[in-house]
Amino acid sequence: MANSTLKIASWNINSVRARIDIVERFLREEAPDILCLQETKVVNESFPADMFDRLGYTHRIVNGQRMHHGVAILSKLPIHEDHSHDWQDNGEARHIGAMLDCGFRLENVYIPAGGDIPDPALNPKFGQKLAFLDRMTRWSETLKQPTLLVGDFNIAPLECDVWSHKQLLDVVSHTPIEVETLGRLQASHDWVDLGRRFIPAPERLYTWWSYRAADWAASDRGRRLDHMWASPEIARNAISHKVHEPCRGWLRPSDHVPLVTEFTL
DNA sequence: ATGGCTGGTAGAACCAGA
Repeated sequence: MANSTLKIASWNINSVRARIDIVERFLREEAPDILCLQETKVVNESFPADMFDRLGYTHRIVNGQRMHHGVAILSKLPIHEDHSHDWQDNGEARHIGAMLDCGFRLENVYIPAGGDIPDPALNPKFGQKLAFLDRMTRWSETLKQPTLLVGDFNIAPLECDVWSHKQLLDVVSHTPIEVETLGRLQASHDWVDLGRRFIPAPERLYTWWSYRAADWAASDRGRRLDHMWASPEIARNAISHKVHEPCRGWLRPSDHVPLVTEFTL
């Protein structure tokens, strides 16, 4: 259909059940056509579907597990051919993908955080994070369909993606090895970083603030961990992109905020 | 002052997040 638009949101919600009320508020205020969630922390049988049904998000695919991780796509529009990759090869629920009627694929991913120590020899989780990215790169370099890749990447690649480049160089999420590994993934499909397409470096842009700050907004020690990457042919159709920073200040917030991109079709 | 908190699950002097 000519001149129609498609609005897609992505949010690491840190438990969809604990935050069902602010998810509803976000959907009512922003009204995306599709919402991708990460860290749903719920098994599929217990996914809180009622609110999404009430608001018209009647199409959904969920890939959850007990306690941790978990991803979901909630949609007002039909979604098809759902599938999940296990890029860590350990059974964790960190990806779900779908085909949209407009002709492109939507891939929703929760890349591992990687633990505390940025050394695979001392910290297996860090090695698993790098291996996850390498497997994604193998997948990405053979991609043929136009694709939108969204989610919590758990890496802040640019200096202006963190509150202090110098102080975070040895902190997992901003180490040179992670940035290089993520760079290979980005190069493997010429992925367009929509965040930086619309808010170019060196402007400050964060999507996550620690719960531990006494005043997250005053200290503003944020990181840009969440991303939306588009195939070049899809990126050309992106007309707006927002990071919903005020959501960090809502009652009982997630430590991440939602990203929203609007496309013309 | 980058863990100062948070959620899930158990019922913990826990685990994981990033």
